Amino acid sequence: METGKYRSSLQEKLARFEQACRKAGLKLTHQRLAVYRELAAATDHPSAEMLHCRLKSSLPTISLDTVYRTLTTLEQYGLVRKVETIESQARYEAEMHGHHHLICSRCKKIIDFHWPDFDEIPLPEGLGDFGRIRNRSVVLSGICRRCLEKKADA
Amino acid sequence: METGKYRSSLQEKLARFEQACRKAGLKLTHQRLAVYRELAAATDHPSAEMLHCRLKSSLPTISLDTVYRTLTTLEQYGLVRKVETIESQARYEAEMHGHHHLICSRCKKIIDFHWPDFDEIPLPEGLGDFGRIRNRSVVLSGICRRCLEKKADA
DNA sequence: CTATGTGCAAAGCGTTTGCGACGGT
DNA sequence: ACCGTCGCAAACGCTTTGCACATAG
Repeated sequence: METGKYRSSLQEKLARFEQACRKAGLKLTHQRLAVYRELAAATDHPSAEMLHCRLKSSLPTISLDTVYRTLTTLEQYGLVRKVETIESQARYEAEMHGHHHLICSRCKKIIDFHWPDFDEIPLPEGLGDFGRIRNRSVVLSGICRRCLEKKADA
Repeated sequence: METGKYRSSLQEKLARFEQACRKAGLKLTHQRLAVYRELAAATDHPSAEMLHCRLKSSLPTISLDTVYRTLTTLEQYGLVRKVETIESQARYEAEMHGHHHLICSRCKKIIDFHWPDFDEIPLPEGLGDFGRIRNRSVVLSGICRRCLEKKADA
């Protein structure tokens, strides 16, 4: 997944993050920054546990609870997004722009993709009665190449 | 939500269900039939607990575990579908044809809708590299009218 | 009759919370 | 110095599992 183009740079994200925290009155703790940086740098939609695991090497005292709490907090402030999944473990991402997800039903890998053609088509009529629609996202599911190959082994 | 048209009749579904069970070597127990019938009759994507609650009146001895187990089994055989949600509680549906979901982020109500224009547009290029794509579904989220009105109270 | 499915109770897992200590601002 | 945040451990809610009994085929 290339940087640039759609994804903004890590520096930009961090800068925006710091600004947003200040504006929201959230303290800029080492832990929060670390959690955010790790998530912003990741492209694999890590879970709280995955993030905690990665963070321990650079910040050995950070606790899993803090990661949970931080993610929950950041999500409330719209700085981070929970990915729609039917898994028991929630998965997160720092990319907030409109994009969609392709999930391998076997290994649960999540791939981001953009789909401008979809973003443009109007919603079906009649949905306006529902109320206010905020977000539209596509979830594709299937089996990734790697898993298809593994299946051959079995 | 009208019966007919898109949704097939309850009888049809039940008939197909019995056939599928037989083919799969699944025993047709009262409980399984009841769980399936209740789910097929529902339009609100109930959770396991909701289903259990409704079933108790007609089948007072059925246990919550059985509902869980049945739903898991049926899902494995493709007779029932788990709805993509970020909630902690899984939600189910018996409708297996292509349709999409609109979720109220406040009250968690799920609305089905059809969107032929979407179903027709081709997937973005480059996704073919992923592997095999089985399912494409749209998840819209927003706030339903009822919740918007309630907000006025607060 | 035999293999599967059920009910019960207890464990499992991801996540949240209460509390005292710590550290930004 | 103060309030927000952290780490720890214990609680929580949804779901799964082990075991003995019941039941469909």
